[in-house]
Amino acid sequence: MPRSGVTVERLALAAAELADANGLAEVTVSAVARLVGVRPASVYSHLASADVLLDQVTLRALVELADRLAEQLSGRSGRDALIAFAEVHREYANSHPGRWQALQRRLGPEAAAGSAGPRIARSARAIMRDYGLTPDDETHAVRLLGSAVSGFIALEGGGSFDHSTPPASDSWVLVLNAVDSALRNWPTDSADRA
Amino acid sequence: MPRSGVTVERLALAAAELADANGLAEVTVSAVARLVGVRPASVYSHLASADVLLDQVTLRALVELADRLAEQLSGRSGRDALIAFAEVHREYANSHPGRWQALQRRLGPEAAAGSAGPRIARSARAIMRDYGLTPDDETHAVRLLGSAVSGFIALEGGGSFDHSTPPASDSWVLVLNAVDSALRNWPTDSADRA
DNA sequence: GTTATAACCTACATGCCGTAGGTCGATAGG
DNA sequence: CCTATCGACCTACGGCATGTAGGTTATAAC
Repeated sequence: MPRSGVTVERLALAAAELADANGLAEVTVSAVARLVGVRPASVYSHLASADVLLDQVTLRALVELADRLAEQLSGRSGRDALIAFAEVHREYANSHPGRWQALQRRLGPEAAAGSAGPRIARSARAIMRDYGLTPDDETHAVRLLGSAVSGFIALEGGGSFDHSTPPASDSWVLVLNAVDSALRNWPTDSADRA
Repeated sequence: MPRSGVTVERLALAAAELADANGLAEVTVSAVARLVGVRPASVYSHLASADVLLDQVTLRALVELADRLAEQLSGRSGRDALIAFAEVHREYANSHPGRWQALQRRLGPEAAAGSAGPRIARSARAIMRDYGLTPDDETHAVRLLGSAVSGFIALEGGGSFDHSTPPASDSWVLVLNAVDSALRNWPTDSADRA
């Protein structure tokens, strides 16, 4: 059935590369069509809308991130695993800025459910097993780690650290140590949590 | 000279309200012109471009945030100040989602320098004085706090916490406690920081 | 070969940004 | 009071993006 071989796969890949090269805002149906060598209208034979095109970038990024996490976390535990988790995120954001931007998009419920997002969440939760927390505290801990990591990456990428003196990477190390330390000394007494 | 009373001020306010009501993506020159009762072309008598219009929203948000911080931080210190800093951010993000989105935009160097951003940075740094850190460590601490707060708010607003059981607000308390605890037990020995 | 399907096309409606150039009201100086 | 100026506002337009309608053609199945 195909005539020139344009597939959703190729469109999504072109969109992801365009995003990394020029920023997510430049990912348009027109630009992707140009890149693939097809008229904009033809793209709609494969994708319902421009929004779905961006969703494809997000979904790809989720899979890539989940894969890298699975690879780097295998065989690591505790603090090593925590640091690997964070490094994978930061490295991915720096080497694929457009895809990282796409990860900040909100997916619809159906798309989110079928995505690699839950796989990432499971990776994060697995790290917490070594810290000996209750199930609820594991959730809190995942949220703490996620907040610190994604917040740091967002601020660093936004240039917030560019005009103060210690290099951002120094702070990165300290932030991760602080999170690890918080998990090792997690408050068990309810009075400590007030 | 004015004929119907459109000013940069009114345009910026309309843009900010549109952002909070419909999201930052709906803030266009056309929409703001409609809201103010003027043709799109007339907006360009007051603002150079659509980008500058969005900058106005960002600048307004920075001022509002800096004002709220100054108000809530006065008279507080240590842990109280840290929690107030975080609460002001979270409350602002929840009550003004479009303005909060605008805060994630990157301003040009000239606009950034003249903004209320440095005022916010000074507020954050002032909190750290009570923790007895070196100047460099104060910077690291500001970055830790900023990462945790902005990361948590981003994930919460993005719905990342919607499908796990403990309420996000519970995690919020624990995250802030973890940051406070990290600052109180800040590593002074260089060996602890490896 | 004939036929169905789907990939691709042209053409177009709509909506945004931004520019060019004209109109008209408010104000200042004579 | 009268006029010149300035700038706020306008209409008209070009460019580019999204998305739809409807036609054409390559491929695959029979």
